[in-house]
Amino acid sequence: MEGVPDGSDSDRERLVSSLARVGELGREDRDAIRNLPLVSRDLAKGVDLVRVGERTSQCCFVLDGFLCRYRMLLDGKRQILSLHMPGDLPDLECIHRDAADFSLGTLTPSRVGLIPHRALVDLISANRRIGAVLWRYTLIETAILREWTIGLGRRLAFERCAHLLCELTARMRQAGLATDGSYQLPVTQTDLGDILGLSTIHVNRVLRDLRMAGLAELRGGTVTVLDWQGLVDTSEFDGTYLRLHQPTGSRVQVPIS
Amino acid sequence: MEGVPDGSDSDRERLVSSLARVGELGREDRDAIRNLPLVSRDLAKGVDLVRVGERTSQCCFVLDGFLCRYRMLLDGKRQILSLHMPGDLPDLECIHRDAADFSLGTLTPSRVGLIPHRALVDLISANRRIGAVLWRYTLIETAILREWTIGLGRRLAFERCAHLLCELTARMRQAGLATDGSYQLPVTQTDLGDILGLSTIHVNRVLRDLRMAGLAELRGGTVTVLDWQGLVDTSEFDGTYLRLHQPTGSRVQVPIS
DNA sequence: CGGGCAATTGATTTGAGTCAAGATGCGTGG
DNA sequence: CCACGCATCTTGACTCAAATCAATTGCCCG
Repeated sequence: MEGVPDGSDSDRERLVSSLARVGELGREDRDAIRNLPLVSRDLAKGVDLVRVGERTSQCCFVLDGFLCRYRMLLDGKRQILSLHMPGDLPDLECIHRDAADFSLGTLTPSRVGLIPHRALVDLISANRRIGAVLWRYTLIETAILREWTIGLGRRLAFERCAHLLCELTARMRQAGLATDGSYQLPVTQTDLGDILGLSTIHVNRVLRDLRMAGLAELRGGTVTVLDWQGLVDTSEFDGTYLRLHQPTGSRVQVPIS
Repeated sequence: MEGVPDGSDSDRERLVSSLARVGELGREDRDAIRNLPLVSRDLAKGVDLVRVGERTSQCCFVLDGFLCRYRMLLDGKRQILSLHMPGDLPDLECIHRDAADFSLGTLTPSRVGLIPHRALVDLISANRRIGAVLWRYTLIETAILREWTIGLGRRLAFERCAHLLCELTARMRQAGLATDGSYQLPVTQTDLGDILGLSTIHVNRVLRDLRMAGLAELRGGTVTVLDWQGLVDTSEFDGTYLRLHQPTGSRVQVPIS
């Protein structure tokens, strides 16, 4: 996790493959993406990249670590609005904004690549297909947010937490960060509470219950899925929302083992 | 609310002005929007235009009435994910989807204009500015969803309900459907519960409390804002999220009286 | 006039928050 | 190498916001 002044080729390649997951890209499209200016930067835990009300001039591409969008209320309560892992573009939509209505910060030490808005806007103008892919990217994020909203409104803590674990497992596998049902998720129970709309203490109990039920385990920053089908059933998880298009020949769900 | 076989000129004009609220449009842009094929249709209350998993071939533009996106859970619980009033494009993002991850239905008798996806996709390809405006449109909807998410996760029922009333008041005024602090909102308390993640009974009590507190009143399908500043204060409402751009010379908030 | 949906109110239950107190682990500095 | 301090995790006891259960009222419409 050393500082690299400007993005390496492998960083650019990850951006290409992240976007290729969202829509079909031709050779020229890939090259155009590879040519985007990208400066990599190391960030400590708890650092904000965007703050409510601010205007930014560059977008961030996650290379390592976990970030989240969030909002604080006046009484100190925090609601996390999205969770971002390597391969994500957490503030893409800021190219269309005067002032952010959320903050974006790191939950763990992270490495990000920064891309100037200008370069993205130009690329979108020049390349209709990439424009559509980026639009779709923002729509997938909205679909994820919708699932969180449904959970917060209508699911019990246990199911809600199971659903989040399903989603994260599917996303981590998609991103190539989990090959079996086990992966790193080095966030605190307080962070999880702020995602799930629960108190830290209740998150702790729910995680214990999930472990007792033999569904999943989160210990020392590692998630272990013990019973994928059980998790899916208790949370009514259907991973379709994580993709807008089925790439030819692939099936919807991301099954385990 | 009579059936009109194909959209009248005034219907098209409303589409133009809805989109003009999102971003700057030139004369040719407006004309291109006016030339979109638009068929108007009357719908009864409780009719679905889109159902989870379905693929649609046209987008809907609300001309009259209220619609919502929602999802049902297996145990019969419903979460409403957005509320749409005349001037809204509730399923615009479906042009990018194989299968909807939400249903879209009417909450009241409604009139909508239907526009084929094909026509929209062609328009977006042909006109970059309109493409950007439509993308932005979807981002504003996401910003609204984020506010709902924050409320569901971290606000008490009373504040959450006050926040919704602030938002709806601002949106209705923006849409020209409320000139003072009073407007039609002919939805049931059960619908409100499914928006706010509350039981019908609790919605009833919260509305009573808002009335007792002298903040707002909802009776017979009419909202009356009694104390705008009070509502804003109790719900920490900041209407910035309802616009991505400040049209030159306009101020953020939508004040009352 | 009666049926049905929506709104209302009271009594009771419950899921989750809050308060309080340890336990566990870990990085830093002496 | 150990001790201290801090953050995180864990568990138990109690409280509270909101759900559920039960009943009543009001209202629109055929």
